[in-house]
Amino acid sequence: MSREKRHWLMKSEPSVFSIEDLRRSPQQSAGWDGVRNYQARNFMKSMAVGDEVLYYHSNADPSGIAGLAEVVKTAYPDPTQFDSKNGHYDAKATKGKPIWFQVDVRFVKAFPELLSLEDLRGLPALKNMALFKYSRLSIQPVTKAERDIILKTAG
DNA sequence: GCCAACGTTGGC
DNA sequence: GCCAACGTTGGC
Repeated sequence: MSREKRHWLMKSEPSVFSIEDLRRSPQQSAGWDGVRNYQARNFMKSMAVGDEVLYYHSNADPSGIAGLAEVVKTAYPDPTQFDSKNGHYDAKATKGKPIWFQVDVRFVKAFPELLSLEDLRGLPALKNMALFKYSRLSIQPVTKAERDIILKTAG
């Protein structure tokens, strides 16, 4: 009972956690913690193991898609919401009623060269990408067609 | 570092 | 339920 693999774009500031940080992590995987936006959280909750993730470096020089990852664990409570010493602490969350969730992702590959935001804007087939319309949304779905163009262009 | 866009909070 | 104030994201 498996569904078609879905494609997502997930943003991370490379100065905080880059695709190379993910590559160097144990089992080359890590929990995607710190998401504090309901729409982004809901997208994470709909992810399945095996879904593909376009790893986007935001607030970078330049920003753009750095490579690929995959979902290896479906959504579970983000532990940082319970930790009062953590910057992502949320006093309204309890273990019984968690508010924020994360998935685990594993490194798949880094592109030979980053596909910059400028590159992406230059591809007519991508003109309707959520990335441009909802530019502040840190997790968003990507269509199969968009994903195929991106992988082909990235080489 | 600036600031536009936009999500969240809280007073009323 | 409105909306002003405030906080965050993220490109530049």
